[in-house]
This record gives sequence, structure tokens and C-alpha cells, in this order.
Amino acid sequence: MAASTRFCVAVHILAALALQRGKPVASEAIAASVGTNPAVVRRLLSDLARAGLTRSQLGKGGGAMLARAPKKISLLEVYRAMDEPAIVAPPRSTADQTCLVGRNVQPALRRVTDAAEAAFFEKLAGANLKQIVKDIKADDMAA
Amino acid sequence: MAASTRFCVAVHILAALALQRGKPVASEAIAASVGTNPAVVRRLLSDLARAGLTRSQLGKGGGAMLARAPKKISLLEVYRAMDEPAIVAPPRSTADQTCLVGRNVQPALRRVTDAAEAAFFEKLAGANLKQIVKDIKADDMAA
DNA sequence: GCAAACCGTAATAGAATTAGTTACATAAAT
DNA sequence: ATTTATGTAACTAATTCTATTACGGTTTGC
Repeated sequence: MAASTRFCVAVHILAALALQRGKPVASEAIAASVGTNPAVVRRLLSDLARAGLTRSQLGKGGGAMLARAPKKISLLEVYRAMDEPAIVAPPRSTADQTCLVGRNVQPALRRVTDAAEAAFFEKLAGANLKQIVKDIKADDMAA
Repeated sequence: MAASTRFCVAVHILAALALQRGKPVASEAIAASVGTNPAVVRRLLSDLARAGLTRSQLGKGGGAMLARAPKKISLLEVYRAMDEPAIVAPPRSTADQTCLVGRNVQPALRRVTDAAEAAFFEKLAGANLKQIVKDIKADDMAA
């Protein structure tokens, strides 16, 4: 199964907000930068707001903005806000419980995959939105 | 996106083979343990064989067996054999290249996600099939 | 040699997930 | 009031997995 692209789009959105330094940005403007539909952006913003990472101002002149300084927003928080399913998913079919392997493989395997996922999350926890914004600027200068 | 369940099924298959210690196991027997169709198992075995982890004996009395000792089969090899897509997938839509963020977010983000995926893989590399089999037996005793 | 058991692979169908679109009620600003 | 935006629901389209069916090819054992 493929990984969700929602996380990448969410980071794109947040980076765009960070560059506006608190000025409300309309979902339509963000959607133009991402290359998608405004409603898709609003749906993601809804998730981000629920996670406390952004807030929106309704009405004319409104839009989304960061709820905190970019430095205080870790990429793990963004990932979590997306409610992604586990990286390694157990089979949908149910294994034969009368079989030694069928009864016990998945729990045994999960110990390993849980540790692997934890390592993945730790790396995301170590990165924050400010770094991304900094890299965006630096890369653009270099190009 | 969600993660593929193929990896978990592959480990199930390999664990079942390991417990038979070299005796060929028919895809139908494995399928019964996993709770799926024999053709699904054969397809996965085909991938595992291509990766050099198993081999199959054709004809009557044939079946699949491990190509190496369980201790020499790391879970990372199994994962790689499945040809899973990247854990973090970039958006399908193309970002606006005239926008500072649109031009540069994804490469900047990828540096972080590549490091996170590498950490994930390292953990899988540190586990092998023998440990899984051992845990299967131990868990069953404990239950 | 022939039948039986089994693999390998292709083709197709069915399920489930995800992204995209449209629509509209609500809220703030001027 | 009117305009501009959000938030959310409902629906459609696209994609991706998994499951199933089918069949040609291989080995074993009589």
C-alpha cells in the first residue's frame, strides 16, 4: 500500500504560513501553491487546527495562520495530526489460530515493527518547521 | 496512506518455513495458516525467491523452503523484497514552481523523511527471522 | 509413459482507501 | 447589506490492494 501524501502537503501548508509570519493566508492562495483544490487544503487545516498547530480567522480578510512559532512545531506533531495509519499494517485476513505460527507471528513481529516505527518518529520529533523554512530559503538561494 | 500488509504476511510465510527446517511446504498449507488464497502466497514467495530468501521445488511433494539459515535473514531484507513504496510519499499534484515554497518544500522535507526512514530500516536490519521464530515459540509457551 | 501434485504467472474482479470536487451554511469585515 | 472566507458534508473519480480463477510447466512415483 502506498503511503499517504497528506503529511507532505501539510508541511507545505505550514511552511507557507510560516513565511507569512502571522498574516492570515486564504486557503485558495495555499491551494494555488500546492497545486490542489482549496477544499483539500481546508480539510488539512481543519486537522492541523484540531492538533493546535494552526488557527483560522473567518470572514473577509481571513485565512489560516500558525498557532505557534515555527521552531516550536515539530514534524512529528504534524505527522500525528494527520492521523496516519501505522507504517506496518497487520494482515486483514485472520490467521489460523490452531497453528503455532498463526497464533503467534503477528505479536512477535509487532515488537520489532513498533521499535522501528518509534525510531522513525524520533527522527521526525527532532526536526521542526523552522528548519524546513530555513532550508527552503537556503536551497532557493543556492539554485 | 496506509501501509501494505504484504510485509507481515511475508514474515508469516518465512516463519512457517523456518519451523519446517528445510522440508518443502506447499503454498496451500501456508495459505491455510495465513488465512488467504494459495495464489497470494505463491506471489509473495515469488518475490521472496527473487530476493534470494527462499527457493521452491516444483512438482509433486514440492513446495517452498528457506534459501538460508533463519539467523541470516534480516527483516530488512524481507521488507525490501516486498518492494514497498516509500513510507512518506510526495504529493501527486505538482506544486507551483513560481512560488518559493512550491519550488523548494519537498526537497527540504525529504532530507528529514529520508533520515527518518533510514532509522526505521536500521531497526529492521537489526532483527532477523531466527528471533521471530524464537519469540513465537516463547510466546506460545507463556500462553 | 502417465497420472497426480505442485509451482509460476497472467488476467480479472472485487474491496478499500484516497484524492478531488461541488455545495452550502456560517462568520467576520467594510 | 454585501463581500470574502472558513468549515464540513456529500459525492465522484482515481488509485491501489487483495482475492480469485485459470492454465502452462515441472517433478515425483507408479
